Amino acid sequence: MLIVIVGATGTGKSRFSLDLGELIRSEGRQAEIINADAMQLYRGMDVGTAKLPVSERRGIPHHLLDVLDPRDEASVSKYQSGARAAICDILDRGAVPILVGGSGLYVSSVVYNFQFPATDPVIRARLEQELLDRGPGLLYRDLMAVDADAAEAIGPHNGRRLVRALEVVEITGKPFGSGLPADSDHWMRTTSFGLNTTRDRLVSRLDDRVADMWTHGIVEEARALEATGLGLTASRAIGYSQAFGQIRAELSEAEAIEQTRVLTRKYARRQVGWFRRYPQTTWLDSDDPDRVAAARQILLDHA
RNA sequence: GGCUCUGUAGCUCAGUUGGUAGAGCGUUCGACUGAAAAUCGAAAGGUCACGGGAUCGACGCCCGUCGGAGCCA
Repeated sequence: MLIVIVGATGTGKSRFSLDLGELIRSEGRQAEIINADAMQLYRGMDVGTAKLPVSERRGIPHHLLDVLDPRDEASVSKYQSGARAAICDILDRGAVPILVGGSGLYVSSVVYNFQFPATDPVIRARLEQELLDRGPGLLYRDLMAVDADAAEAIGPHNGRRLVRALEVVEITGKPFGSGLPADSDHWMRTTSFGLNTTRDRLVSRLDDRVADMWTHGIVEEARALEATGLGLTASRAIGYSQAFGQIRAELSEAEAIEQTRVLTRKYARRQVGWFRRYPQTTWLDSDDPDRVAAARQILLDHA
């Protein structure tokens, strides 16, 4: 069985996963953690992603951290197969896999039977150029002609998703589909936990966390990343993008911090929204001291 | 003390010759299938500082009060 821990950034997923891992170990089995956080895949992006240092992992093996060079583009599809391989491996060793992360699409890609159609760099590049030249409205019309459901679901302004839908239709010759499947089948038996707090508590925690990123050296880390170069995905990471602005003197430190706070709050909201629809998830309060005991009971019931 | 400018949504501000208000950001909600810390949609917020006056009718004009900013003494 797979254990999944989700929740917005700053709700204490990492700590909770370690607590749960120790609990499992104390009962005679080994637990291993699989990261489901897109930005924590990147090497050298530590303070801005709140990546757990090895010294704080309490001896619990972690997978899929630091597996990408910041110059590489992340890919959900590759992540999906990598994470699933790691999970199967852990189960083969008789250990308990715990998938922990805040990237909704990444978690869903592993937990549910998502099947990603292929991508084609040539077609993609052509469509992206068309988006620049002709604007999203005309791509929307194109998509309307070949896949009205998808066009309607995506809308005439969302250039990025219009490009992908057109790409998929062109590659597969089949409709892209109008959205996530309503009845998503689980990939394997799963027990999932979500961590929650009130918005007020979360916001103040996130504000503090962003301030800590600056005192703990995100700017220095960003400078090092810039020296080696980095790709589109990594360069847009919240906090790093603002640190780059500060390095280039486009933002003052106070502005960089404030902008990062705003983006972090928005991001956290999207995460809450994404995970809110997960069915059969047990929601635990981040600050509840008994949350590990509560989780243990659920796991026993599901065993 | 005198002169000038100013007070409109949580914030920064628009508001054409008077016909009871808009934007951006924030907030809340939603979508999301190979970049997802991405990309996009929707909604809720305002006795237009306060009091009076002229007008059929005032955020807009006149008078006063209170609060900001600047300049001159």
